[in-house]
Amino acid sequence: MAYHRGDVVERAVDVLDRHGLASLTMRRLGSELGVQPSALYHHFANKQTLLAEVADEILARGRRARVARDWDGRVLEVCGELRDAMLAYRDGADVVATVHAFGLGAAGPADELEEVLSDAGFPDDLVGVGSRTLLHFVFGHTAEEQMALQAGSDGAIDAPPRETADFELGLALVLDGLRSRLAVSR
Amino acid sequence: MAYHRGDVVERAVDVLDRHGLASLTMRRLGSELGVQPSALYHHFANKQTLLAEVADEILARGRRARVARDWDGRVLEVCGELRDAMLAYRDGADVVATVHAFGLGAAGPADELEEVLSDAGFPDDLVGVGSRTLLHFVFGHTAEEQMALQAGSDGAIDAPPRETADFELGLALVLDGLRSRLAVSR
DNA sequence: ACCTGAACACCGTTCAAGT
DNA sequence: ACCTGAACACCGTTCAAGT
Repeated sequence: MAYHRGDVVERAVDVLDRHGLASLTMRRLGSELGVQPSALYHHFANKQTLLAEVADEILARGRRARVARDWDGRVLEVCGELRDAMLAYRDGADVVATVHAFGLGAAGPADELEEVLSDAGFPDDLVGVGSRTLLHFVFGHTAEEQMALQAGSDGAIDAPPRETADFELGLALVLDGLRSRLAVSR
Repeated sequence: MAYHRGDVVERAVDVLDRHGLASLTMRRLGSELGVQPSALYHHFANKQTLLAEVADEILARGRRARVARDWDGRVLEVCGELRDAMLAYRDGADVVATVHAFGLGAAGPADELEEVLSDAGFPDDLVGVGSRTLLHFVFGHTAEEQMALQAGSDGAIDAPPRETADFELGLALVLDGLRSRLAVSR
């Protein structure tokens, strides 16, 4: 056998997508790799650390090029990429949001949003509040969306347009608020 | 002995506040009541149902009078009450947000926000998106805030003003977005 | 370096049986 | 109606020992 960290993370993403977060246990992952559960602790200090790398792997696989040049277009790109990346794997929103909440990883989107708002000329306090408000919306909306998607797994296969319109409207709401603050602050 | 549903929920809130969500197990709650864990299943179908009532109890205890007459003042009151109610118990945000996400209870704030926005004259789609966006913010912000609060449980005892200012600013952002949409829609 | 085997200290839930 | 006792099918994690 002789697995490396990366092999284990890849298999964990696979188990997550096929069987869901509740089934992604150290014992299950071990048996899926043909290995004792205790062997996983040679690669990872604990389950949290493993999950953090699973979240980062999901985000890395969803990465795409930036094309927008204005700050609000950039925000839309970052948030849209984040949503799509999480929706691409079963329970993806749950995993990424939880890992981010515990501060163990999944920090890419937060950092990028702060950078975009900072470059746009927002004062420091609005950069923080703005990026966190955007993230709370994306995590909350996407988790709810994915829950509904997985509950009624009949009919529709891919992205339901109703939810996408909702996502863009909610995002536009926060962006409106940010825009009006930017106008005032200069 | 001879406990009723209400007694069990009260004790569960107590255990939650004193030892945290991770320690609120059926076995622990049973032993706290001087009863076998299996006895709890005479009062509740499962742990989820119990947790849903714990969330509702936390919200009920935080309820307070409404005084604002304009819709945005009302939104501020509902969101502020929700935040304070969750912050009043250890891991309160986690419990309430999770129960709400699973659709098992904690529906009060969502219903009230929809009512407020509807009465304010928002079109139906904006009522839905608006109330969900507000809720995602309040849940996300408060969970993050409570996490930080419990991590560094040195020094400050009650409500840190920095986080409250952040909360109000983030809320104001979404409210700005809603206001500009209301102006357009009539 | 990577893994086994066995153990420790737990979970939620079910169910026949008791009072 | 309310509870006991015992069991079932699990968890994450540790640690000495093997190769």
